[in-house]
Amino acid sequence: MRRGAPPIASLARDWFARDTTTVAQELIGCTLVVDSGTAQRVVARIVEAEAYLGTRDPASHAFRGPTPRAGIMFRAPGHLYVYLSYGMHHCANIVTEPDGVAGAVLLRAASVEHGLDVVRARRGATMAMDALLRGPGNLCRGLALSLLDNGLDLCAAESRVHVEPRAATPPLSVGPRVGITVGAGRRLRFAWRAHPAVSSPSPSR
DNA sequence: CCGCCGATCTTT
DNA sequence: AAGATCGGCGGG
Repeated sequence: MRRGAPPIASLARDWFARDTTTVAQELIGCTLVVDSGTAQRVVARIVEAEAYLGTRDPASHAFRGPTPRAGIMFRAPGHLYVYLSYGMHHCANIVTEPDGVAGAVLLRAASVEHGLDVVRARRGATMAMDALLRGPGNLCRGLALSLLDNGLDLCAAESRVHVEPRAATPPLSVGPRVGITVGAGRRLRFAWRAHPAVSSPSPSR
């Protein structure tokens, strides 16, 4: 952690050990803090997320049980589940529900609050600020999250990734999840209403 | 603005 | 063979 950095008021494990849909909604507006080695810290506001409901959700990686890849979704809440998408992009989830019950929230977009220079170095110096962490693959690239971070405990003090609670409840929009064929129809995508960093298509209500 | 397509590799 | 993606390209 960076010297002189403010203390982290991380969300407790019990906060994540709840209904996945609830956690997904309440993560909107929360703050993601990612430390990367040489005194580099990025702080970003979560503006879009999706709920994946484990064994009762055919779109979830946990639908077929605790496979090697998705097994972490069955274990302790408050951990990071990172996987490789389409062979080239990383996607980051936060594990939810009590230990033994599968669930996770996919982080789909965030808005940079601090560390803009660091994120631009990873994503491109000329990229529009609102696009830097827009989309799950772009979010991981901008925050330097990779398979190396799979299994990180967000509730542990020594972790390089933390989530801090939101100060106020932002206006929400809801819509169907993006990029899936099975299990579509369910409205498990949540976003900060009209926030410019939310990915397209824009969720409706 | 929209739709299509290829890249690239893990999982099924 | 499909997939919790992305950026580029061509057409309207």
